[in-house]
Amino acid sequence: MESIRKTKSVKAILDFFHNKEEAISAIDLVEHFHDDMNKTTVYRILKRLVEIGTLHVLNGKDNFRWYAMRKYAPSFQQSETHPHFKCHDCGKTKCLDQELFIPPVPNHKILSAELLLTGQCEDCLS
Amino acid sequence: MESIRKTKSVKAILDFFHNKEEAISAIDLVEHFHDDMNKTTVYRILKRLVEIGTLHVLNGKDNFRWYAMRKYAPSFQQSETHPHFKCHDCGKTKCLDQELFIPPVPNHKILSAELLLTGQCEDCLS
DNA sequence: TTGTATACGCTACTAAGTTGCAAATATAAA
DNA sequence: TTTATATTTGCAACTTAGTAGCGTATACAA
Repeated sequence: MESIRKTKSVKAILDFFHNKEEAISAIDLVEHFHDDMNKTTVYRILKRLVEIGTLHVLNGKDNFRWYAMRKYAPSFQQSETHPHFKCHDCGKTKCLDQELFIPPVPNHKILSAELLLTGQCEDCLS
Repeated sequence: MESIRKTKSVKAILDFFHNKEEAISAIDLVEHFHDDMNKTTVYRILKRLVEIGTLHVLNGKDNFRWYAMRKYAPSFQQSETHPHFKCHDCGKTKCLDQELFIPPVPNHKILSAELLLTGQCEDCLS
């Protein structure tokens, strides 16, 4: 597992993700760091953080890429298959803790799974 | 449920989807019908066919939109939750028949689910 | 302190998907 | 069948997420 340089920009992005459960879209990050770094830099840092396993990507229904902290070490391959939940009301996308039950498919070899749930999160259920 | 006009272009696209199990990306359709209709027309017809429930959309890992025939009547809401399978080798994306088991999430109301599996399909497993 | 591989900003580019509008056509009514 | 009109189409221009090239800056190891 190669590493990346801890530049000011990398630290800023990591800090932004720190302790955040929810996923953040690349666009939102570009917007958020508009005054601090170039959008090309944001995209490149995200790409690197995914490569070294710090973040993972998911494709939202909006067809944008969303990024979130990996909760488990990258060696735990099953963490690739945890479900994501997007709330209709507040718009937040979170990574859910629970493991995903993958239904076996006859004559198919399943290598990865991505589950995107939508609905209402606990904060918006009241 | 409103209906749409059966124009030459609509018929051509429906004919192309007919009896196809696999999903087709908008780009592929634009390419395929390059000589027959404008790309704007392709996108608009796809949008209409989704609206009336003939097709459904899924977002691939490539971040493109993929379209496939609905196997069940649109009133069967559970057909929204059937899994899709994309083969690493041949690149085809298919809709799987089996229903999806959605793990209950405490304090969350789940309204829809989208599961994308990747791996090797039966044709490429040999 | 210094050398260099890595990372950065900037600008220009690519390409998926959309929009506005005038012309064409499917379909329902006469 | 003809006519009226709401729907659909083609075209061209636009929007915007994400990428590429390249010269400069900087993290980090020697």
